[in-house]
Amino acid sequence: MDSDASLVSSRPSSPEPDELFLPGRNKGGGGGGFTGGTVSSSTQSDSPPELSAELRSAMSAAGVVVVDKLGFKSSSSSSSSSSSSSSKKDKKQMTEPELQQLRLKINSRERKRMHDLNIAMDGLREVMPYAHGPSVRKLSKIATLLLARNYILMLTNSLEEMKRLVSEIYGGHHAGFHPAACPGGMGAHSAPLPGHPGHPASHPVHHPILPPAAVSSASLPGSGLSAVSSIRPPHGLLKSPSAAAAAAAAAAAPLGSGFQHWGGMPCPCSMCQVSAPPHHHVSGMGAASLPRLATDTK
DNA sequence: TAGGCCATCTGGTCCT
DNA sequence: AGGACCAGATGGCCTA
Repeated sequence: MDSDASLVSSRPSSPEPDELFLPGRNKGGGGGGFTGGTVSSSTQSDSPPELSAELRSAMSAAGVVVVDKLGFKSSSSSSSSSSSSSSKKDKKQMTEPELQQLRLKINSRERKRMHDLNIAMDGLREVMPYAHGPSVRKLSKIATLLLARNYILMLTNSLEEMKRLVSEIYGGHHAGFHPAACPGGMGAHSAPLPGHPGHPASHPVHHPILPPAAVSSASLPGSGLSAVSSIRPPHGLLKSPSAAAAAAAAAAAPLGSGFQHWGGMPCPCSMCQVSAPPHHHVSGMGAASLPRLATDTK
């Protein structure tokens, strides 16, 4: 909650347009095929490059790595202009350099947008329970999203389980159990989440670690994920066996050893027996306190 | 070499 | 009108 949003919005690394075109741009990202923005974009191979030397120099001055063609479709699109918006009419009237400047501006915005999106994705990866390490390939975007989703589901189930246990421990005299030691206000809403499958009244003891098959499948219509894969990302989405093992392990036991206390039984450990803001379990799942998974090949 | 993943470009659409 | 968002296309890099 802390950083992501602000991180994204105020991210200093949000590349300035100038930087964006600098060759040495650190891509960091795995693939990062973009080596220096030269982007020999054959995408626009439609039209031959006809940048004037003047334009090139202007673009270079703007920090732009002048690519062969950027003029291209400005003409084609304008000529096609089936949906002739006013802006397009304006574009018709724009000179080629102006069009190119506009195109560069739009491209820059799009790059920045995607860059911010990737930053957010990295932030998500950071808090995901899988082995982070130099030798462990980071999760792909799709794997990150799937794992995050399942992780949230599992945490939700765990929370429900915990609340149920707490209510059992404290007897029926106060179903609402709302200890002062519950900073997170976890007891604030004693009722289960709306529509949550883990309703205390109906749900059997579902192991928070094991795939909550019925739960997840019931609550995730159309997910297309099997019971197991509802917890872990499909192996096919993992980039390497090590990453797959790490992520699978993370998904299977994302909470570390401590979380195994939750096999549906009261936890005997001192931490849990203290009237116990279970909160420490939950909050302890953050990336910071998450134990590096055993597979942390470091 | 094929397939997966990614970054980028681009045009279209929607929103403010 | 300008910006954000989205999806398609394309090419590069990496791994099995």
